[in-house]
Amino acid sequence: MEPFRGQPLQPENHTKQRSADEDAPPKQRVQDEIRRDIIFGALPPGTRVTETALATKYGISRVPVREALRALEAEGFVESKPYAGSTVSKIPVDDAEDLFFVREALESATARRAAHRAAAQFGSGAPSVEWWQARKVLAGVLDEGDAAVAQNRLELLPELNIRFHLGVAELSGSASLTALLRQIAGKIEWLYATDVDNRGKESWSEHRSIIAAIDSGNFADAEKLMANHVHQSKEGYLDRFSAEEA
Amino acid sequence: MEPFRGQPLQPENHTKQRSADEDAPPKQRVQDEIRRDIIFGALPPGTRVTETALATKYGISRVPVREALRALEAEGFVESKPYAGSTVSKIPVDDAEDLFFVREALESATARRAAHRAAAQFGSGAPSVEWWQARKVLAGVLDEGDAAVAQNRLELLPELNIRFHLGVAELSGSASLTALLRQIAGKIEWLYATDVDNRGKESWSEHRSIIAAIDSGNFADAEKLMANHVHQSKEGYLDRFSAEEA
DNA sequence: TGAATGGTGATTGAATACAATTGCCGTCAC
DNA sequence: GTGACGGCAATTGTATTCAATCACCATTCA
Repeated sequence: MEPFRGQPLQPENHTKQRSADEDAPPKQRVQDEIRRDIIFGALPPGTRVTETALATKYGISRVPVREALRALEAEGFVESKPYAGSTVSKIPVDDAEDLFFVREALESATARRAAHRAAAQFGSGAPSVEWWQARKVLAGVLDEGDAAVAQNRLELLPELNIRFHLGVAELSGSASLTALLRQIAGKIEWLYATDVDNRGKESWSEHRSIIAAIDSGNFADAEKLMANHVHQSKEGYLDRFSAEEA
Repeated sequence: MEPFRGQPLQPENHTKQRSADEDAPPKQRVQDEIRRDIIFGALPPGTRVTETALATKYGISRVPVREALRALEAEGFVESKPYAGSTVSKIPVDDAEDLFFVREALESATARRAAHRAAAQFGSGAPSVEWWQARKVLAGVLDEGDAAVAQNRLELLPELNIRFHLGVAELSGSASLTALLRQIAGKIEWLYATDVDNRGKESWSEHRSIIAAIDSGNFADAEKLMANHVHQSKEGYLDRFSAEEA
């Protein structure tokens, strides 16, 4: 359910943000690790993943491994058959177009709502605590991403990208939209990781303008900018993929 | 992951379609049972569900119960905190509007795609086996639903409704859309169950025209009809809910 | 009197042990 | 030579047991 541990509400410990989370619960640890391996290609699609192998690899029992695999199955990263084991899912290039379509619809609505909510926050006296916290986290993500771009560490962008978009969802205040976006966030990151060298920098630069529109309560612009942002990602990905075919 | 057992590919055994699935794997059994209890109100939101209680209730061990709870958590029916247990989620009336919004976007695209695919099936010689099977299942669902309406057994409609819409998704041939729709299908059914007495009959009658548009390959109509269908559901639900408030 | 603190029961998290199912491989009959 | 049948190994599904954590409540001290 929760793709990313770390404390999004306490932005003070930015240093060890993503260094394997030594002390996290075993189940969460293996789940994150396996997902990471899948997203970044260490576990190619079709790979057979057995519980015992993972259990011995991480030095834990099979039970937490099972739960991790089940969670990953719900996220769409692995597929399981009863008594037959689990395999890494086929990378969703075939229905990437669908994924982007849904994402465009989801995120446009999210951005619009976030802008509305931002206007309401500032309109009626002081902003709520939760809104302010979410906004603060988002600011941190933006800074981190800019730093990553400046240092040319593009491998950090996939996760930051997800955190940005989930942050906007938080800002929208809609639990439903956040949950749905979180559902497809994993696969988005999967696609993004294969395309980050191509459009990563340009894509990231668009984020600030989206936030600016949201902050100013300009919901029409926010919706439009977000739609365009996702649309560009889609085009870029599809172009790259069809080019790769040839 | 798979909310509905039963053999959707073998429409011959319609009789015991949903009579608790005696011989199903325990995990699946409790998962379906708990979800059902939540949807139909036997387990009201906020209810605390402990693993031991469920284990003794169903006469099995805690492990399958755990997995069932985790799966239901992924579906959004229960919420869990580490070492603190699980509780039934608040019924998503607050973000019902979001849910319907996303659903409208998803299902419009699904219907459009299904119509496109139907035209392609008939255009190029014989339809594929899988398409034909999916279409056949859908026909069965439509008949079952009509029978349920005729016999005034409206309690059967929530599940049939989900099976109809998932059937259309299957017809669209997009695994991505199907998976996403399946994700929100549970909550949709949850809402639907509270509104079935109000709009169940009328809603069901609209299904045939949608299928007709899909069959004839009229993708514009299919999309429009589906969008309208979902929109009507939304309006009906929101009206009823706001009326209930007063 | 109020708040901090320690203990205790309940509940989940994880590990180990056992049962059930599957797929494969060798063998054998035809 | 080819097909089917039977046994075996590998793997998952389930049960049982133990450890870690948390919430609640009584107690105690300022």
